[in-house]
Amino acid sequence: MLDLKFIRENRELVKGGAQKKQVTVDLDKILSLDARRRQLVSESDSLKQRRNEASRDIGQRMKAGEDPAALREEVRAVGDKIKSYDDELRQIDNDLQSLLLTVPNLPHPSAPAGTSEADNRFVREWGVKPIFDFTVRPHWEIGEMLGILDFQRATKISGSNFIMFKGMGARLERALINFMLDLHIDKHGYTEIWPPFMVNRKSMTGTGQLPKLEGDMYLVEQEDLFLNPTAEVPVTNLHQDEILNGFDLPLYYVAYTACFRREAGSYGKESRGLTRIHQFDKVEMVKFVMPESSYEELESLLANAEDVLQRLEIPYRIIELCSADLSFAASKCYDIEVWAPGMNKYLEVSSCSNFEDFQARRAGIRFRRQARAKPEYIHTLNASGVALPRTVIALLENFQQADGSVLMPEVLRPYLHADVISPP
RNA sequence: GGAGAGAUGGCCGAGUUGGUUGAUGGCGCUCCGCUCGAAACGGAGUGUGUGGGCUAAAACUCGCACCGGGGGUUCGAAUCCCUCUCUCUCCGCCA
Repeated sequence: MLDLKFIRENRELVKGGAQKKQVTVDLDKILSLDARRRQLVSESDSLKQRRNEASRDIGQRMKAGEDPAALREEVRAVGDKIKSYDDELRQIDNDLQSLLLTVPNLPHPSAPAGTSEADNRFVREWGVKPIFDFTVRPHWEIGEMLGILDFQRATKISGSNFIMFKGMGARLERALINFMLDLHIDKHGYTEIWPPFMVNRKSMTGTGQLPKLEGDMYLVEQEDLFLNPTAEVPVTNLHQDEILNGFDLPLYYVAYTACFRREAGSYGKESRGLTRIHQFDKVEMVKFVMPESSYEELESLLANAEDVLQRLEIPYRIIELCSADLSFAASKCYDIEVWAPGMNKYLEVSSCSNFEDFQARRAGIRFRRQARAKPEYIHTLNASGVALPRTVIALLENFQQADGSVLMPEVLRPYLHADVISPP
């Protein structure tokens, strides 16, 4: 959420920012509601002042044995007036709040301008794409040949676009989760969190999934709880409505969670295999930092995510999202995409974003620099470190051998108790 | 799921026959004094949000609101009523 005062004073900037993100917002409505709101607050407050003074007066006179009936009548009329102001005020506050929740964060000036995905900027790549002297297979064929993926049974149990790992596949999933968590905890200084997998509406609004993306999420109606779409939600909201101590910053958290997304309307070729599924595993990093250091922190966050792939020896590239491709809440975002030779394409496994104070303002996350200093909004960042299914795709497709087996990278072998996954 | 108790400032904890209570007190924290220094002791200060004034911006200043959230009664509510959420205790159920 943007600061209302900021919108008032930077109307054109906010308008331009929304345009760059290709989001339409009704700034005129917001500003006129804001003007009316301030007028009402001012009028209501001065009436309340009068009422407070008069009530005190009444109290004193009653103590003195008088019956100030006339004054009481007069104040009653003032009270009625206050009520009508406050009723309107309440309505305006509600409207204003809902409108404010639809204003996107401004893209950072360094984010490339653009109108579509095609305008994203290539940043760098790492690793060497493998060359094969046999016919390359996509991961769904490899996985079924190895007996580690069972799409049909997953569909039977739950429905389309659910997956099931079996045997070494399940162990690989577990190994990856542990490897990533251990790396971020031991080498990158993150604190592990194991959060709830269901989150309430307030938390979903705090990080910006609501109100815009409600249709993409699973809602348990009976409880009005959402299935966690990404650990970003529970972990960022961990400090919801708190004032943190500046001396404790920055805070680095890492969490594994299963993630649930409806992915409505995305069935078909694009979602074959493990590419796009309703339930997937992900290790997520979240940072709470001082405003002045958030762009530095974004780079190190990106490096932490890259480290996962480098240690797994998976070739990848980094893309910086153009304004139109930036998410609603982000100021700046890098995507990391792994190379999937069996599918002959790159697949996104991580988005590293700086939200500046956008989520902090929605979720009420502040900090104090000094003991007595005024609270300021913190900056939040997050990055997948990284999403599992597409990492599995990359492992299976990049490291496949002619005989159908898949060689595992060194770092996973202790977790797997094996060097290679072979057909049964 | 059933019965009961509770939710007050960073923390603990007063205050419910409605009336200068933003709220006694203690702890913590900040500053000053004492000290070679520290402890102890003495003194002062210490919430957030919001609207206006002043300002380059602050500081400052005048209001308003906030005692879990929302609504109501009243001239006036932390105190009374309704409702929601959460916590605790007991019973039931259960991995």
